[in-house]
Amino acid sequence: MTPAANEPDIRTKILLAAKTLFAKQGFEGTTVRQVCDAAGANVALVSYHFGGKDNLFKALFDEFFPNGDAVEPFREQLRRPAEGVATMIEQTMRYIFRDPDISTIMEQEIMMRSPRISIIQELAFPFWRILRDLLQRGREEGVFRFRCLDTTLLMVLGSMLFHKRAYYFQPLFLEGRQQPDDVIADTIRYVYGALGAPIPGEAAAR
Amino acid sequence: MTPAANEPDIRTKILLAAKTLFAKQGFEGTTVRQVCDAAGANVALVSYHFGGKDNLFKALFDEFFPNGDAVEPFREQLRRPAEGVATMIEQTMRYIFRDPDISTIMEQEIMMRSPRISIIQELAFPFWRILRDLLQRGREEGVFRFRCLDTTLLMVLGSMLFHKRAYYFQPLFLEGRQQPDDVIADTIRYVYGALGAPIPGEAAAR
DNA sequence: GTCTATAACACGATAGAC
DNA sequence: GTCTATCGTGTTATAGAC
Repeated sequence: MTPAANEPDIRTKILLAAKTLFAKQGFEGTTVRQVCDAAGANVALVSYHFGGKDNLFKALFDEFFPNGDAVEPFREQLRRPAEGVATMIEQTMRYIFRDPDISTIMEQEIMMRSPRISIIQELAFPFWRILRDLLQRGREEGVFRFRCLDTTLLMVLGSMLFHKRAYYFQPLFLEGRQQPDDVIADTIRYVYGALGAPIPGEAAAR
Repeated sequence: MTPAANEPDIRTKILLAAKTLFAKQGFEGTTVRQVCDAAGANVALVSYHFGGKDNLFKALFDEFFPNGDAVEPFREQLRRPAEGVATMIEQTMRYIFRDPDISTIMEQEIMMRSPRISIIQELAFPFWRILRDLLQRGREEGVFRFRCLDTTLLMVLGSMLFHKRAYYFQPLFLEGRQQPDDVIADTIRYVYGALGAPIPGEAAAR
């Protein structure tokens, strides 16, 4: 009650603090106390509002992970493989640049083979299934060239998701920090080159 | 004393158990007790032989991570970018397929932003520096085509290292399990396509 | 809804016997 | 070198007061 101006309620504050801290330290590396301290909440409130640390994790994804109709505005481009793959790369990377924490947590949980991956698979697979089908149809239509669909799907995902490790490879870099738009453009070029396809909106039509 | 036949000594047994368990559950997700149970050793021996859990981690890499002269047999190929990048991809992936645990642990630590990454950087960077320099020289010599060296290095690494997540994406796969040699060949084709370079030992010369 | 206080347990490390 | 027993700390979860 009396929701003080724009102040989010304590439940939301806990979720936001958990998002930040899990991304920074991992789920297991973060204690309920740390989350509550950061949220300015009492330790007992995680149990009260979510029913324990594990359910807090679940609630985090229910709250912040984009649902299926995030791709609705791009329905048209996603019908044709030649544009669709570029659209998937662009929109996915834009989402990650905009709010990196959720995808960081997902990658951590995957690498840790955590018991929580099924939660993640259920939410993420609908998107990757779109990408997979675009690759497959693109090959059938002669737009893309590759031998193995599964291996290629992994490499395309690797090409676009490995940027999360930039902080680690930093000491190896020779150029300055890159702008998100440039990284996205470079990624689309890279992947389309790898698939043996012309870059959409270039050369041919202009 | 009396090193019973081919039985490794207890120190080595602890290291091997740690390698397996850290890869499966992460460093923080694995307890010293679990490691010692798996090694058939007493809990106190980690402190005695290594001086604590953190030093066990360090010892693990001193013992199992390949040192600089692992690339010595390939000195000749590594002089020319057009062959060198393929050699780096092939040898790195062969190592990972042969003994995946160490590289799994490395990727986990990187994703977790653990305080142990400096140990890993020190060991891994010499290899990635070779790859980076090959990409740079390849571009100068007109063999490779790309805009940003740093972004490209990340994408090449992503293309070859993302396979570790195959278990997670399994439910999305349409084809059966791929042979390591096929995956390596596909990766080299993919990367060379992305770099706008002809695949080494194909078309032109045959 | 929110708090304090505490239960119940697991962790890494080690002292000291053998 | 290897063991047992234990210390000190930190964890999640919750009972019960407000």
